[in-house]
Amino acid sequence: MIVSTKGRYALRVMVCLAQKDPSAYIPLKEIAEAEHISQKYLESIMTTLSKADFVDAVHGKGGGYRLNRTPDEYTIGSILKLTEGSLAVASCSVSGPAACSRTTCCEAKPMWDRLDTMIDNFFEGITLADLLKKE
Amino acid sequence: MIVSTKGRYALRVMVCLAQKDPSAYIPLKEIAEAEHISQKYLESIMTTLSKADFVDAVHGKGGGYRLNRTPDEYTIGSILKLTEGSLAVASCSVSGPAACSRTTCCEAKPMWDRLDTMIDNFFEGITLADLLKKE
DNA sequence: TATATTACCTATGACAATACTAGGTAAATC
DNA sequence: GATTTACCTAGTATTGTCATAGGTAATATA
Repeated sequence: MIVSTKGRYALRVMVCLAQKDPSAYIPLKEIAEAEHISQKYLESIMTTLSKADFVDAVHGKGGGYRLNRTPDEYTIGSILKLTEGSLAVASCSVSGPAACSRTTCCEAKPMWDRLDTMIDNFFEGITLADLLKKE
Repeated sequence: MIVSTKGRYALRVMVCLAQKDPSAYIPLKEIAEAEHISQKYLESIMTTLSKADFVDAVHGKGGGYRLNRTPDEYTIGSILKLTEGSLAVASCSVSGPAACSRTTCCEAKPMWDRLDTMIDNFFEGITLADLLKKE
């Protein structure tokens, strides 16, 4: 499973906001209820989105969240990478301490790299606006 | 991370066996040492491969494992599906008890399905023989 | 100013999956 | 019958996911 609930919830929230009046602030409570997502859990996701400046957040009564840009300016890839951290299919592709020690001699490495590129292109080629247009 | 060590180890073992004399039986110990994989952990993987008739297994002295078919007759997809169970990217695509309850109304569902198909085609389009040819 | 409403912050816990480890049994060869 | 191998069952440490709990800070309205 490459994409956990965190990423999928984030996606759903963004879709939800994209369907609302772009100037209105929607409180977290309303989003959570509409999407049947735990309110507390959603908080942490919204904070991530807010800190990365994917949404505007306003405190207090009448506050909430709203999109920053038009739906076609958000790629699915950008949302998932933000919330998931990485979309690498196998740890073979990851760099850093978790990196595989056999990258240089591994016969499968080029395959993993090709797949990662393919998936990245896939997600970067779809925007929030595309999801709304579907069906 | 869609592919765990189990699947990647299985792949490496199959590549390893594909490079050997196809008629020779290679003991688990030798494979584990060559691939730097825990012998005991590899046991469970080899049992999976053996039960699914991906490899021949012979007990006793002179025994071990060997491939059943030529390397071009194993797709990477078949090996990974066997050891990983599923290659679904998001649980949205999974059926059964873990299935998402919102599949019918979810705006992202068609996207997940397209990606799953793309990844399946990718892995089914590559064989062990292809990996050996590389570089 | 007081109160309600909202976002934000830190910490903790339940659960499941992964990645092993341990110790035995069955089959084959010499 | 001893050795070498695969096979079987069970347990365990670690990690990550998916939350929950309880408080603080900011904003609006009365």
